[in-house]
Amino acid sequence: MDIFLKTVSALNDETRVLLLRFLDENGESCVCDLQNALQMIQSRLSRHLKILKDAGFLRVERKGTWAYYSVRTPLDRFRLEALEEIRHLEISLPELKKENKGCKI
Amino acid sequence: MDIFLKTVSALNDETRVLLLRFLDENGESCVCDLQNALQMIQSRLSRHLKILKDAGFLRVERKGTWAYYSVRTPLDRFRLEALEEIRHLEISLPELKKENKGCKI
DNA sequence: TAATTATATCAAGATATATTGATTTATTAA
DNA sequence: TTAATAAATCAATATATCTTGATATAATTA
Repeated sequence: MDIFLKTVSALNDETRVLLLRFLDENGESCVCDLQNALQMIQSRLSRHLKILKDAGFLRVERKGTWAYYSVRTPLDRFRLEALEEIRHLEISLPELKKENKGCKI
Repeated sequence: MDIFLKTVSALNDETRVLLLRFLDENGESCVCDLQNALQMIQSRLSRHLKILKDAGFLRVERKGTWAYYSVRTPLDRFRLEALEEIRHLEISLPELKKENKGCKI
């Protein structure tokens, strides 16, 4: 029950749905790329990324000071269905400016 | 997005997961049966049943003063997957005392 | 070593959601 | 028509979650 609620609770926020969609479409991204692309302040992103990671949706890989987040694979059945649902949502996502181009904020 | 969040938000509560599981296992039940079986006060049940209904998980049929709630069929793919997930949770559910036997509280 | 950069965490306030008891509405029974 | 029952809604309080800005941590660069 706890794991199910943690999974569902992670999905229950527009910011996190947006993050999942963005990372699913654009692949591995570091926090500052996400800051630029999604125009969110860092503490907010960091919080939501942690929630998604703890709920089993994302993985992180650290390279130096950077933290690269991406959708975890393989996802189990329910999480995958949720992602599939998110893939079909009508969301206008901003373009990605990747590879740390926009860091040093 | 709004519909997805409404669906997910409905799942994001232990009481409602319990209600879904109970109604899935025991079939159509009136509110006062649920009161007896789950030992919850009426306003609490009424609230959560409405949320589940509005999120597309339940249907209601009124018969006189009674309101019979049951899992809506057919469920769409994502809601069905959620229900499937709930079916596999380890939950200890109380026995059902059905058919208004326990009403007139 | 000191400064800089990226990220994580903390603290305070704002917003949302859940619980309870009281009230309202609607239907049935006396 | 009055009383009783079932269910929905409301009001107050409690609890949880989100946002922001400030601070802490850790790795890199000067």
